[in-house]
Amino acid sequence: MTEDAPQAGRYDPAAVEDRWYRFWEDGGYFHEEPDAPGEPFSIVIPPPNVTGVLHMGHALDNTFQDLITRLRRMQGRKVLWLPGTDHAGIATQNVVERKLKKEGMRRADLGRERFLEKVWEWKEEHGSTIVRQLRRLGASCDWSRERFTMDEGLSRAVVEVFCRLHEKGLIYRGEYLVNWCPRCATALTIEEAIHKDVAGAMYSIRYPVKGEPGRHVTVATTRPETLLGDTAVAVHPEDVRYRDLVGRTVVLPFVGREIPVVADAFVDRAFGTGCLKITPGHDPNDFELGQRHGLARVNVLRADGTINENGGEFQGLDRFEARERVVQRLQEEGLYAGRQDHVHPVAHCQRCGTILEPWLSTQWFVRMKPLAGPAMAAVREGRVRFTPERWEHVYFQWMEGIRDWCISRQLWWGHRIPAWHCRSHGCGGITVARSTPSACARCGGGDLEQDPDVLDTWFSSWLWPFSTMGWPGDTADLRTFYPTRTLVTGPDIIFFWVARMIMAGIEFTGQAPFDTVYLHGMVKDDQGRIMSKSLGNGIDPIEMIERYSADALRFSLVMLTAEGQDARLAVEKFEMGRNFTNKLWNASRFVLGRLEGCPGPLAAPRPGEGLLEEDRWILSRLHRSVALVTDRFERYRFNEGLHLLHAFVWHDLCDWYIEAVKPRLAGGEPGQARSAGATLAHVLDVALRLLHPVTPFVTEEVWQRLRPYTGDLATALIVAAWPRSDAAWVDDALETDMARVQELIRGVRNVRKRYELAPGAGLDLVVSARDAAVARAVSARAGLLERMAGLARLEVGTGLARPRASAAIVLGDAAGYVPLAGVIDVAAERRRLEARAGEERAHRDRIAAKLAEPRFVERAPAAVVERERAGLARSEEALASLAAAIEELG
RNA sequence: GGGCGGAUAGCUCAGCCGGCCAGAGCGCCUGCCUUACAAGCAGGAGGUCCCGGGUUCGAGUCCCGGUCUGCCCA
Repeated sequence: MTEDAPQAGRYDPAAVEDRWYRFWEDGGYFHEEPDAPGEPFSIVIPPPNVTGVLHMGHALDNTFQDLITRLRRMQGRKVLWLPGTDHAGIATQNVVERKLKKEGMRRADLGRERFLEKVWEWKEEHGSTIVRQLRRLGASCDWSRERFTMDEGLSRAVVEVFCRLHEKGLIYRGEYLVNWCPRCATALTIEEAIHKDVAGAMYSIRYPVKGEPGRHVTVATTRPETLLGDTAVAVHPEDVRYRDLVGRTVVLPFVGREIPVVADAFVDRAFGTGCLKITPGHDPNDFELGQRHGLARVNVLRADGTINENGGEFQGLDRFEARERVVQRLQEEGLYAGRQDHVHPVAHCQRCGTILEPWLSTQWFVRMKPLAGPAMAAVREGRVRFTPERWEHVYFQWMEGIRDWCISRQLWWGHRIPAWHCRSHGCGGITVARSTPSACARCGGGDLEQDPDVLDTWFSSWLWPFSTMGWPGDTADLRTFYPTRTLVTGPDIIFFWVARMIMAGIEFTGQAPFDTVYLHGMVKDDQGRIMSKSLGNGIDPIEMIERYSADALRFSLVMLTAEGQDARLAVEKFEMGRNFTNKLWNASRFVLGRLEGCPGPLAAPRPGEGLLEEDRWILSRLHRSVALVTDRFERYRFNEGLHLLHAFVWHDLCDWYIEAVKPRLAGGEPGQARSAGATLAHVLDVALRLLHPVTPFVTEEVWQRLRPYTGDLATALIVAAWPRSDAAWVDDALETDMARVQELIRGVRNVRKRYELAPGAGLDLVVSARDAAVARAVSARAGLLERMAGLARLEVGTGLARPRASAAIVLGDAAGYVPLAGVIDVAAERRRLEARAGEERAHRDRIAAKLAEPRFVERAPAAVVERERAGLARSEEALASLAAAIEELG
């Protein structure tokens, strides 16, 4: 490798990542035609907001999607990962409005059309930020199919769906209490209302009873200002304290309205005074109670949160000013009965954090119950599976209590509701149509005006898996790639998105839109708090890419996130990925350096073709890893799979195999050098394939350099074949033999360290094996043992005596002795051996006790009993060796 | 109030169907710039698997009851 980074030995990702991404994208590797061969495998991206910038949650979500996508592509599937963005009604409108504000304008100044032009301009200019950032992450999306929820095609799907639901009678319009954001000036769904505990107060207020001067009822409320809209006071029907009041009237302060006292079992007698003020226009419970009792609804707020004309002397005040002012005036009137501190949940706007108001207004709704039934059945019957499974409960719980969906938003940016109001006098007809109607459906009049509202952004997102593929048209993409297979997202949008997509998929296409929902954890900071802009505790993934590389970011995220568990991150965590990619880079440099000048492609190693023990060992480890890693990845246990890969590459390959073959490559016998080279090339090639879904860039870079030696016909790793595990290579006995030698090497190194002998000092080692087979297995690896343990002399046999004044390495079926005449500290060595013997005895006794228990031998599976017996034998031998060693110390 | 997670080494966390003396990364201690890699190599220390019961031949793992902690829903 000649063009290494300035500092040899350091991987320089910046030079590599952009280049390979362009290569893949320009080379069409992310794109598949519907009629291409192979079984389809498709994923749709959870579309990020156009206003968005990539945060760590996106990085995690898209890393998993890319991992799955690349895995399936290598497995020969016809893969589509469909990307795109979401128009994000409120968020985007807010962004553009803020920009206008800086220019001294409001959207009303521009008018609807010009404002929308501005939003589109903004979108064209800034909307691609996150899309560019996804490329930097390495996302192998098919950008030629990129979609936006406001595209013409998707908009057609939205209109079609609205009309179909309307035709089925599932859409209605009416006056209801909605969650209203006074700042955004729009209705929201209950899911967009975030409940947070707020330190407030419980105020007690006296209402004079009509016709009984001096008598009052006392009500308690956290919101005194709403008394302006009270239309009743309620008590529990069995509450003896107030029985005589039911049916009487009380007089509302300030407004003077006379309101009835009603009896309703909803009232909690034990709470407060047991008298409840009823404000059907401003409280959801009161709204329902009002319906039961036929109470009037009085709205006292304007859309901006100030008191309206129904508020009498308080008209024009902001709702919070009005609260203080009402309390003050109650005191003056002698109707105030005190306050107590009270912490209670208050709904806030998901987008802007403003405290929401339950507010009476006319909105459009979708009846959800009829859609929920089949969607629940799909999950119940296993046609859609959640991973981890526990989220199914959350899904069912929400679906069972599903409420009608308020889909209208008082915004300009979004899909305009395809409904037209008749302006003919007295008609009031509403015409819902796929295209602008020429006549009112009720009166035939031609004076129509389209409803000013737009649809909830999720009303387009819930169609995403099929609207992006051309629905309602009948397209090749739809026929090939729908339904998709796996949906990867966070559990926070099960309600908003996942459940609604399942409902829409079944309702409009007859099929659930995916068969698996993989829900990963949420990204937290090092103190376990969700990363958020307001806390300022976010870690910018792009910054991590710049500092450590996209591969490092991806590697660390996958490594740290167990299935469905939240990930606690800190900047230093990404060093893990950086270190690993660097290790892989350096191992590759070594391999490529040794292959240099090697003629032609090297055939992959075949059994029996001049392979040495160590070659067969690494191949056994390799094939074992292929099977395990494939299994873990396919079962969404990504971190387990990656841990296995990490251990294989770092420990088996780098620490042992590469070290083992160095002398062969450095100038050994040519045939042996060649077999070592071929094995190295093959093992590295397979490891790169396995790692590619996680760290696509560094693996592609190395693989391309390795290709001349492996002779692979694929043009790029991204489309190279996923490895297959061949069980014929997996050899347990061989691995056991190797493990024994590794133990001996570690043992000798440990002796060297304990006696502070020079690293280079050659030591003698006598290995006394249990039997001839074990002795042969050690002898077969004598070279490795001598070199890696730094031995001057090695003697292997059975029943060999322990040399005088030597340190002992006690294994189950062999013992190693390192003579240390003149160096050994007999007392220290005895202490060490006795401690070791103590542990070994405890272990032996545990097993012996178990085996002495007849019920264990009877009831435990034979394999377990057998394992215990073998363990006992090993332990007994070790104890005997230890006893002998101690004895011989004198 | 209901539901769901989590509690295992100094830190962050793995540990699937119960079965070999409980693991990883980071950090810590010791020694090494050994020609792929100091972002590294080699050796090492470090654990009441939250507590209390139970089931089982056998429990970090299953069941019951607590404690602490986080999230979702009302």
